[in-house]
Amino acid sequence: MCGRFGLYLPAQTIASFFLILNEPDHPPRYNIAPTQPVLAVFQSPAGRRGVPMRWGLIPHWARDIKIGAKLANARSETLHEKPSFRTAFNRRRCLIPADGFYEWVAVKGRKQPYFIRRRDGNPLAFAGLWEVWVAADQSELVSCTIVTTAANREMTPVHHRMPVILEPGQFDRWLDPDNQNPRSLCDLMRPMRDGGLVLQAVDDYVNRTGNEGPRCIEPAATFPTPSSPPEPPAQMNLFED
DNA sequence: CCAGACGTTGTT
DNA sequence: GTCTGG
DNA sequence: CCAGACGTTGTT
DNA sequence: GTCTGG
Repeated sequence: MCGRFGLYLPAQTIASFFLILNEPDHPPRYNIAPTQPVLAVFQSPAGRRGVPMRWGLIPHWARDIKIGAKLANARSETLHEKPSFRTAFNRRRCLIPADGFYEWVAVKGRKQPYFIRRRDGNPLAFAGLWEVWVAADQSELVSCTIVTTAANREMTPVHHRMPVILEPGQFDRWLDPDNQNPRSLCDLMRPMRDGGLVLQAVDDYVNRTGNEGPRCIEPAATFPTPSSPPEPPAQMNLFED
């Protein structure tokens, strides 16, 4: 899954990789958590735009904002049927740029964080959905969620789920609001190709959401990066995925 | 009909 | 808003 | 995702 | 143990 990530490359780099019209200024972030603002890219009539959105999708019918904290991720397998996601899946798809994301692996009573990046150094493009929510005072809040799928080869040692990561050649198909072909969209909901990611054990400074800065991705002193799958999960879920 | 849920993750 | 459960 | 709180009263 | 906040 994806419950924490970083985005620290400069706005110009992000704008050119995602081919967005504007160059939305964003502070370098190494420790983005659910409920915080993220940069989302969506297709406007004039072209792709990058805008800040609250991470954790708040359905338009929600009574209050709290539900968003639980909807930071959306399973790709059921997007089309879940009341919380299906309207956004039809018309409001987006990309969420990231330099890398974190996963925690429980080892001997503690949790070891890993930072996961593209091997080629490019930003990651998470598949996402977005929604507008109107609060009681009529103010509008735009929020988004990150779509998940099964783990690829590199991710399997640390977790059985991962975010859907799209390639530039797939951006248009995912973002086009007029694309309502479920087959065309579902074909994109695949684990990233094997070999495209690298993992690095990092300092547990990142655990605390209030901690920020490059120290979050500082390699851990005592834990090597797993070159091959270090150990399979103790329990395998035999019923899903 | 109305009331209540609407989600993912991990863990046991 | 829309579906499910009662 | 992890960390941290987890309560009521009255008063400003 | 479970929920909230970030």
